[in-house]
Amino acid sequence: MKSPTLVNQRCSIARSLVVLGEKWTLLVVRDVRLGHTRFSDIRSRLGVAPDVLADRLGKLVDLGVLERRTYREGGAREREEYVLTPAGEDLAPVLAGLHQWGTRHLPTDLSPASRYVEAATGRPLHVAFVDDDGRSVDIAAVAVLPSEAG
Amino acid sequence: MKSPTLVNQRCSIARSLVVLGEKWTLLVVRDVRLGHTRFSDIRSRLGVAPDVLADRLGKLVDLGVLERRTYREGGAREREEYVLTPAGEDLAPVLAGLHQWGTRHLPTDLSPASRYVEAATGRPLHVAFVDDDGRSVDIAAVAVLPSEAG
DNA sequence: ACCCTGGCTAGGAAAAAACAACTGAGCTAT
DNA sequence: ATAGCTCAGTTGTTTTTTCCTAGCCAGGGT
Repeated sequence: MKSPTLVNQRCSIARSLVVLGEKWTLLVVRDVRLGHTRFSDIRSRLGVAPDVLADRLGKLVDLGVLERRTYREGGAREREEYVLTPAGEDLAPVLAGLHQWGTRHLPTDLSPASRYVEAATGRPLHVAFVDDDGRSVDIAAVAVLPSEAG
Repeated sequence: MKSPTLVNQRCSIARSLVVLGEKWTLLVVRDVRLGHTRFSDIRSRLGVAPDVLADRLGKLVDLGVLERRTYREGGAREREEYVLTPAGEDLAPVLAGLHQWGTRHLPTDLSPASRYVEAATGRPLHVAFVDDDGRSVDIAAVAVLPSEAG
């Protein structure tokens, strides 16, 4: 937990990070987004301890980011899987933002693991600020305004 | 540290989170972005332990997100302050993405602490996927393609 | 010379994560 | 039927990280 004092802070970045900022959490969301929906699949991909993974999945379900679903494939027994809710899908810009930043500023010898494209056309996409007309705005032109005390 | 095994992973989200994913780190960047550039200022705002803050600031400087700068105001002695580098400015979409997600999905009784606007016009901005022509694309139309093994 | 303030460092306690072993349910092969 | 296998965790212990309090040091000011 980030700190009890942050839970009900006015800053929504702080509120988001209370859960999303815990170790492994965003990587779990990334894996589910890539279609790795089962406990042992995520566990073996990340190398995370099972108790920690159980904790994170539980918190993500409580938070409404993931939904736990039982499924049965072939004649096998029931299994659990975790799928993104709409709130989980809404994390895509955050993940893509981290992806974009890491690609630019943390170079590596390895080739990139994935890239974001428009599904219909395959055209590359990136994350940016846009105005209400859907036109992108340069980062240098962005300001953060503190609101009045409420 | 997230885990030594993640440091050189192909996934740039994982690489970004090795440093940015540590507790307090993104909140420190947020504060610096808001103009809180001095050690004790950040410390008192966040309530973070001084050894942890010194560690995070040092890592952010090593990473090239912050730059440490000495300044002198009035007749006072030299002080240190931390300012964003261009790489730090590039984190704006990540922070704004967390802000946007928290505002939407973690409602609170408190009024929002801040909002993102276009500096010149004051028009509200949000974070979204855009194509190379600078036009926003709906989240539902975004796909993540795994690259070929490299 | 002594005090104050800002930017840390040091030491021990508490919390979190890692590691490892085990449970339990249900299918499957002997 | 029972013994084994896989998945999805739980339980218990060790190690790492963070938290909390205290204090250090440098450079002015008084």
